[in-house]
Amino acid sequence: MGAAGRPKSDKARRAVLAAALELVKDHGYAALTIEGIAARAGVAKTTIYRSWPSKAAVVMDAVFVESDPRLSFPDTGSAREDLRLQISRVATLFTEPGFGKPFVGLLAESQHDPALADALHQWLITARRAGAAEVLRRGVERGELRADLDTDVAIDALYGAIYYRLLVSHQPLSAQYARTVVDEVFVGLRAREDI
Amino acid sequence: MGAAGRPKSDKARRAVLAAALELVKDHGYAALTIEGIAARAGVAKTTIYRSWPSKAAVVMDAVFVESDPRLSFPDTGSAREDLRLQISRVATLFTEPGFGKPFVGLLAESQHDPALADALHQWLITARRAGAAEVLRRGVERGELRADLDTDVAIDALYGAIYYRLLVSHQPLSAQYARTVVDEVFVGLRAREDI
Amino acid sequence: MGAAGRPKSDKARRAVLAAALELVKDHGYAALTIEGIAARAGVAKTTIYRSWPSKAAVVMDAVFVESDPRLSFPDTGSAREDLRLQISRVATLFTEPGFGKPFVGLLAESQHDPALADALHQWLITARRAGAAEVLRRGVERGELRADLDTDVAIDALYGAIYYRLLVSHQPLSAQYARTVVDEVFVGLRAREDI
Amino acid sequence: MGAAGRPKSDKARRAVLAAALELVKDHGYAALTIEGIAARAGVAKTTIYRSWPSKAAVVMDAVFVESDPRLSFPDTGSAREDLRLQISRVATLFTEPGFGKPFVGLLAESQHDPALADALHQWLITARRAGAAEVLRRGVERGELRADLDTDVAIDALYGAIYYRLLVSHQPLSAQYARTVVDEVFVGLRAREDI
DNA sequence: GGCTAACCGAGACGGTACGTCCTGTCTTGAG
DNA sequence: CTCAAGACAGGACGTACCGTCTCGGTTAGCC
Repeated sequence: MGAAGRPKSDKARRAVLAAALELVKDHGYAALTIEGIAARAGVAKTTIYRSWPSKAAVVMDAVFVESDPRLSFPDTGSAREDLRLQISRVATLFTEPGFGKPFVGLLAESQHDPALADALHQWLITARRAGAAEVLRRGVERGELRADLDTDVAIDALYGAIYYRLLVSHQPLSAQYARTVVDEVFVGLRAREDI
Repeated sequence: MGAAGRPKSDKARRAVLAAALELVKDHGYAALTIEGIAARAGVAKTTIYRSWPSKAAVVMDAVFVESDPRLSFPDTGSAREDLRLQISRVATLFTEPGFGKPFVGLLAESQHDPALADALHQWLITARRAGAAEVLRRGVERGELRADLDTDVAIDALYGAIYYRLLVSHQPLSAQYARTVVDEVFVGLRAREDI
Repeated sequence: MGAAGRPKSDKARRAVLAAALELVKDHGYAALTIEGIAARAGVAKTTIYRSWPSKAAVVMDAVFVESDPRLSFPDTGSAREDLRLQISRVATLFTEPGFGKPFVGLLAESQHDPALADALHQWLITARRAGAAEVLRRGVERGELRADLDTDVAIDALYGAIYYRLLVSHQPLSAQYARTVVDEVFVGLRAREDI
Repeated sequence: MGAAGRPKSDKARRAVLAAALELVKDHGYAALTIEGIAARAGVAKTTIYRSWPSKAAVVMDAVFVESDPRLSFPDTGSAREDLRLQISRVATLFTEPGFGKPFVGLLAESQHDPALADALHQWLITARRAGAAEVLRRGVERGELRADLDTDVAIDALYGAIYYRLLVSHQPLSAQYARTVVDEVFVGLRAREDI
């Protein structure tokens, strides 16, 4: 019964992903087209459409191959240090043109593409956020963090600051900035505990 | 010398802005086209190109007419309360479809359009951020906030949390959520001052 | 020397020809595609390409199986009657959708495909025309037809009328019409022999 | 109310028709594509689609500009002579590559395109055939042709012979051949009036 | 009865053209 | 001098087939 058929060519797949990344790096996400990727990769348009439903899917595939391992959470015994380390690495990753440019493009496109938004959510939230929540939970357990801490909101504030710079204020990101964010949010704004 | 000429029709201008807003509300920012706006407004494409350089400019023009007054900063004597009030209003504004949808579309497009990014920056940062900084400055002066507070980073964290929900995690926004963000960031994460 | 291998499957062959004929009948020759035939026949495209060089070859193969015996020339002793009979059968055959539709399609395609044109020519001219010429020759011998008759031109006129209706004027064909053509051409146009 | 709009460019129109004719002459009707015409004419595809519904319509437009005057019927006082003259001119026209090749392509395509078939019919039948019928009518009136002549069938036979050579047997056409057809059909096949 | 080559289905591949949509520019005529 | 109308060159879209190319799986026919 079952179907055999010629297996998908890994050469073609790699050529497409490489071409997509190069084109984003060189001309920006907005200028990316399926036709352009096909031409650059020396591949037929149909080959792309057979494997990916949109240019966003191609870029996601290309971008999220290598980034995974770099974003895991450490366990140093200090929640503040764990956050400093991981968020620094996130900020650094975002400044690398090979990642930052396509990633911002994907975030932009995901605003009108629910499927893409879901895929990014899966990758960003389900995977990363669970790690962050775990770090905070350990901190609370150790008595390092407030017992009544609202974990979700804390994560929003910490990562929100990074994404705010990336997407809204477009100010430069750096590992140093990431560390400052962690420290400021860690300590809070108020002058004395009784306020 | 010669004749007076016909002045730009304000009727046409208003028709364009109204059509643009309706189309964004009905079909989303991504589906917006200059041709569509022109057709809906009963106006020639030329008329739009004569007054705005891009569809983003039309939408900005349409969206930022009314929002100004709603986002000013109060001065209640408490920085925490001032922030709660203003950030709540921001969160509420973002949930209104007549503002939130086009605004998110503009933020998305601004990722590839530096001119639009500048225009949004002008509006979002220069104007709003100065108000937030003033609130924090007053809080420090009053001894309500830490003297060594990094104002910029604090603002990134507070507003970042809101934008993070809007653009990245796509979780629902509300005035209540905004207030929680202010309170959590105000107090900080740590359990005791000596950490 | 070497091994035997598996012979071509006659089941596949018949499935292809049947599928092609059905598709032409149902959707017309123009809508016929190799992919469509393969799908309908439950056969791989490769199987078709292995046996036929083009969709025209498939259709020719399918159409010219059964038509042969119906188009032979009788020998009644009267050239006029022989022609009436055979041309009537031709006209009738052309009106049958199972033959007429694919045949017209082949004639159309043969206008740009010399190989197909040759194949059709082989079938139509070499085979049929020889029979018609023989009928006319017998008629001349018997003194029934003019001794100085231009056989080729006579055949062109007789069959031309049929093909003209089929391909150019698209008026309906019938056995009755065929008989009228034979009679009119037989007698000629002129009122009296001395013109 | 009324629309003004930019008028269609006659330059573009002429460029398209000229390009189409050249391409048919050089590479044949089958190889003709809208994209090819657009490229050759230095025109956008949309410009072609705006004015013509298909490549056939372009070719018809291109081919039928000049042919009209050449195909009118003379009135010499002799039906045989009138037919000889006009059918000779038809045969000659068909041999000119600038007309014959595109015309055969159109006839081929009209077999699957009813709209095109109608348009050709309009041009070929309604216009030309009326002229032929008139010639025959005059011949009958003068006593030159049989009173009981079936005009339609006679026309089918005369022109059918020409089209048969053009489309089916692909034998060469010439003015001489056309004249022979007229003469043979005029006299008929039979040896003596009493058959 | 086991080998083995040819044939089969499936379907991915590099291509070409399709007809559509939208872009931003231009050219009219009416007001 | 501005407007609605709409034609223009251009570029990308996603689709349909083309004819070629691997793939396993399946049959014959010969040892």
